[in-house]
Amino acid sequence: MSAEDPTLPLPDPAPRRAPRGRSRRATRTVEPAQRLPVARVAVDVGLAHLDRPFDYLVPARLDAEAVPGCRVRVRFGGALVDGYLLERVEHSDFTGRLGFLDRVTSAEPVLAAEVAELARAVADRYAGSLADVLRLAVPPRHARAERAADDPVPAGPVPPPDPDGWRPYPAGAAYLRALVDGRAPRAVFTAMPGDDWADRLADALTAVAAGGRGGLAVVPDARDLDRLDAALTVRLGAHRHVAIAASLGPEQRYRRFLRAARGRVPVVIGTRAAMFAPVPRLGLVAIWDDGDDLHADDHAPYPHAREVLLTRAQQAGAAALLAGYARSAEAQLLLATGWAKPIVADRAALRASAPRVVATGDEYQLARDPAAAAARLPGVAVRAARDALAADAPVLVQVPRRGYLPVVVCQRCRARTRCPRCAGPLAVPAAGGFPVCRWCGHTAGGYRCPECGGRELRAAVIGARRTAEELGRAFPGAVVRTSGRDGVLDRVPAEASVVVSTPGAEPVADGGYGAVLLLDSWALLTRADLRAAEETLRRWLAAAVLARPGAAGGRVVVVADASVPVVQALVRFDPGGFAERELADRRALGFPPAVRMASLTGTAPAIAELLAAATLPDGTDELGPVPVATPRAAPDDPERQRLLLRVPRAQGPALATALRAATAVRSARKDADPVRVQVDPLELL
DNA sequence: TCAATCCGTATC
DNA sequence: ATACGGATTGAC
Repeated sequence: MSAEDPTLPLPDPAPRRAPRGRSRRATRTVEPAQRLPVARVAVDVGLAHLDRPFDYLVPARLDAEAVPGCRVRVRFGGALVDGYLLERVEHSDFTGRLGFLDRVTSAEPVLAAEVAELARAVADRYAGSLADVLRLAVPPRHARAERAADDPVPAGPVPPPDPDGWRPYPAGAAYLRALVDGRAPRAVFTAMPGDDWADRLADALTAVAAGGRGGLAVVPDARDLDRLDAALTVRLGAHRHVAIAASLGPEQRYRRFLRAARGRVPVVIGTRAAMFAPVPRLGLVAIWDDGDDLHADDHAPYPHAREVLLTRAQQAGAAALLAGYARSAEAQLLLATGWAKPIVADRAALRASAPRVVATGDEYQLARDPAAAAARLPGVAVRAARDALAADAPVLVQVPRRGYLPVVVCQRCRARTRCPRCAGPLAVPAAGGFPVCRWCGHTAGGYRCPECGGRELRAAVIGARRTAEELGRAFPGAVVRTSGRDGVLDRVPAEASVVVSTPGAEPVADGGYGAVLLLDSWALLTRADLRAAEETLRRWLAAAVLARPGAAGGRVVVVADASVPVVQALVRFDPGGFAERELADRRALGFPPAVRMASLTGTAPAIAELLAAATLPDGTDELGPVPVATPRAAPDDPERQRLLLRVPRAQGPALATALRAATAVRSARKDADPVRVQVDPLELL
């Protein structure tokens, strides 16, 4: 085709300029806004090397709508892309020629300055891009929700909460007072058995609202959210808080997000979808059960709600509350560094409310009670359950879900195997042979158990199949209910019944359970996860706290070896002591959170290329790469590998910066072969 | 010597 | 993605 082709409607003598002609003309006729004519825009493109603001001119006609935090559309490179207007400024440092904003999608300021700053920090910490984080932070726009009228806003001040529920916790009342007074206390709160956590969290949120500030709380799942919602409604009524969850439809989700963004409610609660929610005059961030892995987002860059909220507290000068019946190693680290203070029940109150916990070996009543044997219930457990049923109290039976990964344990003492080189877990290849480290690939020939010196290894038993019918036969005449994946029960009445539940689905019993049985502990304890012990105690405690006090007959029976530290922690009801020990162990072994880790997943050449482009901090430990199992590997798919990087905590930011820079180099070069970068990967197999 | 085309790179 | 600039190539 030639330019002289008469069929082409291109009379322009300079065809090279034709594509620019429209904006060129616009430049001449469109006037920039008089005041603050430059808009700094975060464009929604996923490329790492474009992860910075770009400057545009605001046309005078868009002056009023182009407010900081609004959604805009701009010409970027060839295409029109979405973006957020970060700020309006007088001058641009850009030496080239500025383009104009194409349009303001909506004048609604959906990206508060506080949230933009938070999102930037989270992107930096996780070696991800701002655009990726903003996709998590701001829900998709829904025009109808934007037009809809706001719900009523109740007038008048919020009265401070009744501190009575905090009486067992010596530091509790002072914490609430500090929240009312506008201070920023930071605490790790360990709730005691029998206490209702939702009431305590609602107290704290009410306190901060009473002081004229906003509060934000994140819980693991929808059921927890309902409980917190109910506790808040009792204290604040129905219109001073919103609950945000990803499971809401797009319209409801955006509507509630807008209520928060418009400053109509002082309190926002939600699942992790709410961790970036805008809260006016943020005074408190709270998280319930931070050890639950539902708090880790599954979209890049995979931020964890605890880390996001702590960053937020730091940046906003807000109070922080990490609450749980258990205590994570990360929470313990905050106490160890003095960043947060503990709020725990005094020993007397704890003794009065805790059930009696006994550990029992897995010897069964074989001859006398075949039904109990079929259900693999030890005699102690059967007696505790029958006593409870006789007292017309419900019995809770916690059984692990099936499907945990098999790991290799010592045949003699059942201790988990540890790689002699990097202390990672060992696995036996499907083809057989020597065990191989799942982290660094080291082949551990001639393995000796570090606990007992044993040389024989065995694959650990995976969550045994157990059915409600089996338990039903063991307790003839009792009603047997189940609560789990399909069909979660919320509450059960105070009457004789057996409730079989998987971890996380335990119903609350009116008046408490007479007995709680924790079965198949090996399936939990031998999980191929360095957090297996912490996770086990977290799940056991979640069930055990639902039992009646020991003085009222409450019994917890855990089928496990009483000499194992995690079992002792349960028997003594001592999550704090366990967390201290766990953190010490992780320091000794070089595990998170004592160190910072990052995983790189991709093909071997892509990983090598990323590493070559990265200037890693001095002393970075490289573990691997090792092949990683892909769930559905196509036949022509190149094998994926995983490399772990380990640095001291202080080098964490430097590691993230280095990985981000290396990703930027790769994305600028258009290296298609992707490498997934995950900082603090949850699964360290 | 000029213009059409290719390739690498920046994208306000 | 796509538009631009500089390098490259090929025809006169």
